[in-house]
Amino acid sequence: MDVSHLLDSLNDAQRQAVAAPLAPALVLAGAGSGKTRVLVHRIAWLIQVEGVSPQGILSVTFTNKAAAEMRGRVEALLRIPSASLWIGTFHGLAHRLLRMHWREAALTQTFQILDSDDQTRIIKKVLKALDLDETRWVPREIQWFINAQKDEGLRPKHIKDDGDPTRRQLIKIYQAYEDACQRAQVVDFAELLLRAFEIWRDNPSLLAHYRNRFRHVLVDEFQDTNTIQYKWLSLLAGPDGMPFVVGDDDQSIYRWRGARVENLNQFRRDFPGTQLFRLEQNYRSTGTILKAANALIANNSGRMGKTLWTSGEDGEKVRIYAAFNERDEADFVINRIRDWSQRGGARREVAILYRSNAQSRVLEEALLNARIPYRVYGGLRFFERAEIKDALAYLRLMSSRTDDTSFERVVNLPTRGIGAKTLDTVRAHARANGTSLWAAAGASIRELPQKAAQSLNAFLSMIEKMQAETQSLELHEKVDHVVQASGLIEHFKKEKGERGEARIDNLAELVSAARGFTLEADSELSPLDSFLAHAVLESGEAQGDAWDDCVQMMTLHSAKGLEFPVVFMTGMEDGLFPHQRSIGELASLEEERRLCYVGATRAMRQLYLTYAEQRRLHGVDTFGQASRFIGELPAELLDEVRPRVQVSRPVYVGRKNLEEPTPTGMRMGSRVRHGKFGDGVVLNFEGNGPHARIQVNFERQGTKWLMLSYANLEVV
DNA sequence: CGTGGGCGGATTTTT
DNA sequence: TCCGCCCACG
Repeated sequence: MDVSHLLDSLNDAQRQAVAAPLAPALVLAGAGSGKTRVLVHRIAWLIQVEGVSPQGILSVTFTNKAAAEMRGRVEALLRIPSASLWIGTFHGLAHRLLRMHWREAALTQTFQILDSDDQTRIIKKVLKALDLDETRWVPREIQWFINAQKDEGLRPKHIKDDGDPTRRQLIKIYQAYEDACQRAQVVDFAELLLRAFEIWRDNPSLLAHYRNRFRHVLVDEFQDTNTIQYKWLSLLAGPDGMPFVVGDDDQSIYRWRGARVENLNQFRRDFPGTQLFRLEQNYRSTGTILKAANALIANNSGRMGKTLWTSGEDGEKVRIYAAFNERDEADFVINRIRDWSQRGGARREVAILYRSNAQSRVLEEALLNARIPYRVYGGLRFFERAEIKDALAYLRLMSSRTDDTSFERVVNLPTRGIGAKTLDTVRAHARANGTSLWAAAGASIRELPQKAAQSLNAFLSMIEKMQAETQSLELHEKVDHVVQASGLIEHFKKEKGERGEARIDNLAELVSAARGFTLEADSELSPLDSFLAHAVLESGEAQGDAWDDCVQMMTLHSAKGLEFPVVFMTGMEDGLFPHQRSIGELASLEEERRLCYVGATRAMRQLYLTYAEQRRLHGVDTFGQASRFIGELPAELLDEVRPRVQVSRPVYVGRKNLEEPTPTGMRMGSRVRHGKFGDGVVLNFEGNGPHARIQVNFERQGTKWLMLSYANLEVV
């Protein structure tokens, strides 16, 4: 068979990976080196050359977007419908398994999925039930703890408290949370993975079935896998498996949420004879950008090693701009965007990246002022909006009466006279009898005062009635009916201002989302249940006109996987990026460096790094120094735009730059040197004459107040 | 039951 | 500075 179409368009390294023998393979794929291409072609290779049946292939990604892209490209290349392949996210695939094997998973068929917001609510409820103080036991921290345990594959019974009472309490809360979820038949994101793992681990015949079926497992972004994902994969592959995994240790930026970059090495140990491929030729960026990125990442330890190169031009130098403050920084960015537009560039080709979301505001204001359209990525997504979740809660309750979270959410929304007191009775009843709130509500009617009983009864029968009335309706008609009959529309109409209108628009949008929803072919679920799962698992891109010609704004994290002709990395100051909280520990500092590497390698033609010497942060002015990452870039690749003479010049961190000291030239923001504490930046003055004190933020020692007359500072 | 003011906290994010 | 959350009041 002629397979040239699978290999012709590939470079040598890519070709070797695609056509690798059937054995475990690890592809180290640098940024912009065509890793998705390799994955897609490998799938085609397996089917067309190795004769593997499409049903035998499982391809896993992290995001729905990546899964969709993979699916699209496989279809385009193979010219067959991709429905017979299992392509999906870890969570999506785990969910699919649990739906098929809900009995083995000890679930009811109508179990529902929790998003993290729902999860917080349940935790708060559990804390209340345990009579714990929320200031001592912070729900968000508990949530973090529970998810971290699940990500590691640990159930409460597996965790040792080591005699630590705090830990013991956490474990107790975890257990109580588990019980609450099981009672309500709801499953959080981490639980999807853990339970999918457990049903395989505990059912040898089931595992054997899937091992036999999915002989070919492919994984994208392997460096982002956490422990349970890795365990799930290795269990499926088995000792004789031949997973094909693609990843880049230099782009591992999710350690903080459980990703284990060590899984790359673990993989090589667990699958002896793993073939290793390196994709180092980059098709995205100029030579200069790649050299800068390579130099930066070379400062990290323990890398698997990889150097990006391009056959293309060196291109322009990396531009560094030292702004006076954050407004100046924004102005600079805007001027450069104007230049780009004037030369015929599209706005959508420009990305402004920042470390944390809070930084976007100043930039947005400036863009607004300059009348440059922009789009901010990240933020509330469609299915996460409160009004959408309200409507979904009604639908979920119709589908699963045990879903306590949904019950609590809408039992009194819009208000229908079911107050805290009534609910307390119901909750107590539920707890005493170990039933759902729904069941408890029905059972506690007799104990309630007449008025409350009436209201509660009305609610129960409304749900029953809605279900009966919509039974034979199409999905979107169902949704429409519920939105109306629940009183939500009326309720939001009363809300003043544009806010209420926007909510009603969103509810209308939900109806059309339901209309446009297509059921997966082999789904075992009813259209409604399928839609509900879809709403949680694929909560939808932030609404926005993706195709308008907008400047793209996002955090460095969300830029991963994307590329832009022009990239601005803003806020390149120590303390901001690398973030203050990551500076102390080597491992987290190195993760910040990888994040910087990810940011830089997004740029195709022009890369700008900007920082502000003075920045208003949380309402206070701070004086920062250029990010150490700028100092790690080779000077010959940089072009310093409009260097400022009067203020600091800390561009090349670590470079000795001795000038004649000018003791009188000190002011806020000046760079100074102390005989013992080293270099720093002046933050503040206090008093005068012999009592004058000066506050200096030293690079190594942190912030200190010094007596000006003794400090013997020299201006650098 | 709904709202306004006071208070504390303020990476990064997907599912 | 600003946002979100909690509690106290109408």
